[in-house]
Order: sequence, then C-alpha cells, then structure tokens
Amino acid sequence: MNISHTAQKTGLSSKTIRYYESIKLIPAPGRQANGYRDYQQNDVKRLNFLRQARHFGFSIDECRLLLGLYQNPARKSAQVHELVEQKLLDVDRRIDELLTMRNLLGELVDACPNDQQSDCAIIDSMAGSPEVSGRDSDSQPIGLSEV
Amino acid sequence: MNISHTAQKTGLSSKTIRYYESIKLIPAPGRQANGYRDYQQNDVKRLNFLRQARHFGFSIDECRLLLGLYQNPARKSAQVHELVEQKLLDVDRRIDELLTMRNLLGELVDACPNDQQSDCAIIDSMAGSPEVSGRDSDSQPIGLSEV
DNA sequence: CTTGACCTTATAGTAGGTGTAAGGTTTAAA
DNA sequence: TTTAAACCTTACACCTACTATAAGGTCAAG
Repeated sequence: MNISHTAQKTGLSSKTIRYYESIKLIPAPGRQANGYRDYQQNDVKRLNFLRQARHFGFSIDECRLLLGLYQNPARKSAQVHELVEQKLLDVDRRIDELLTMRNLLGELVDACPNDQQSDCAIIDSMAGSPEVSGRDSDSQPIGLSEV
Repeated sequence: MNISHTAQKTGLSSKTIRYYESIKLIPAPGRQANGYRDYQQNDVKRLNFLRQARHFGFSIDECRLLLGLYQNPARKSAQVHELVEQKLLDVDRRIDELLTMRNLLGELVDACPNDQQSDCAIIDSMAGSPEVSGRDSDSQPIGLSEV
C-alpha cells in the first residue's frame, strides 16, 4: 500500500507520515520495486493509534511512550492510566489559563467605550506595569492589571 | 538603563527584549559608551505594554497592531475594541476544544481498570480507526472513537 | 507522447522564543 | 594584581510538529 492510500486510511497526511518516519516515531516501511514506500496493515494500525493519541493532546514524545505500551503485551494498564491522568491535569491547567485570559479580555471589552474617540480603557489597562518586577519607584500602574 | 535592569522592570527576559528588537517589534535603543544597549523610560513603557498584550494572548503581529494604536493619539477605541473581541472569540474556541479533549480524556481514565493487568481500555480505544477516511472495508473500530 | 497525479529526497519556513558559543567589560574580592 | 563572577555583545542552532517548496523520478490515461 503506497503512502497516499495509507494517509487516507489513517487520516494523516503523506507528509506527516514521512515526518513520523524521519523522527523515528514509526519504523521505515519496506519499499516497492519502484522505490515507493510500502505499508502493511500493521503500519496502518500504528498510525491510527498515533493519530488518536495526538488528537487526545499527547505530544510526540508521549506518543512514543504510549506506542511502546500499545505494542507491549506485558504492559500494565496502570502505567497507561497514569499517563492519561497526567495529561488530564495538563489540560485542566491550560483550560484554567484560558479562562483567566477570557475573563481579562471580557473586562477589557466591557471597559472600552467602543466609539470614535481615542480614549480607550483597553489601551490604558495594557499600559500598566508588571506585578513581578516591583521594588522600583518609577512606575505607576493604571488599573485592571492586578486581576 | 542596561538590558537586564530593563528586563527586571518589564518582566521580560533580556533575550526576549533583544529578540523583539531583532524582529523590529521595538526600535533599536541607543547605546552606552561601552556598546551596551541603553533603555529609556519610554522603552520600558512600550515593553510593559507588550508583555501585557502577550499575556492577554495576542500574537506578535497583533501586538504590532496594538502597539501602533497605543502610540497613536488619533486611534479610535472602536478599532481596539474589535481586535479584543476577535481575540475573545479565538480564546472561546480554544477553550471549547480543550473542554472536548478533557471530556475524551475523562472517559479514557474512567474506562481503564488501572491495575497490573495488560488489559487497558485506553489503549483499546486509541487503537480505533479514524472517522474521516471511511469507505475501506478492512478496519474494525473498537468503541469510544466516535465521541 | 504528453499531461497529470503520484512518488522520491533535501531544504527551509512557521511562532516565539531559548540555549550555546565565543568573546568583550566591569566590579569585587583574594 | 589578577582573577573570578556577573554582566554585556553578536551569531547561530535548537525547540514543536509539522508544512511548503524545489527538483526530479514513475506511472496510467488519452
């Protein structure tokens, strides 16, 4: 099976499949007489697994780990479980960050007069000084920056 | 004021400040007698603004736009407002995506026995075939993949 | 026999920086 | 005095996870 057929069956692009081979995420497949890559059913399964794992938000390196477990009959479900729980925590953290950002942006939108004047609370609040640096006397924050 | 002091006052790293100069997000500052970069109060304000804007999730190119408005006394608040609203929509979309991923991961965690056996619902569900490709007969999805 | 759709490799680009190398400067201590 | 730490400079490579492009070989249809 050539690469574009394999791509179609796995939902990955041909380029991505070649890329995965180049970083040794998957083994190099055999070649057809004309030099084209030749994929087997097993390769399709592995690529499907990878597509799913990436879809779930796992990094390439995490996929390497998962793939190892996938292909290892002696795996313990607890190992996989832990990986997924960790990822769940990551995702929760990122959601929290985005929600915080969302709230900040929401305040900005609400505070802005949204007219043809130059006066703009958004600009003003973005001009505030950082909370981190501190201890220098020469800066005056302009509201909204401590959310 | 040299670069590390400026970095401290703005909450950016020295490297980031040099990087912003290299991509012309900020103008090149003057130099001290020894060749060190010399920043003024104005530069600190601009960098603070950038740090805030980045913190709000604006891309470097969006920051360029915002910075232009920040420094332009003839700006209309409506222009800024629109940019922020657009960003708000982006953030909402990303939150939705992450929530979907969160749900998927949650299902995986729940479905896994989490013990010392090799039997693992997580691995099984990741081994499912894609929804996209379809129309090939030789693949059998294993539950959970159509969420 | 040509056209178009495949395939191949190699290289560069994307965003937003960070890390490293190789060197110059300044300040404080031994 | 010298030497070590802690700055600064430039230039280049590296990171993630691909995608784009170039330049060429292969194959099936018309």
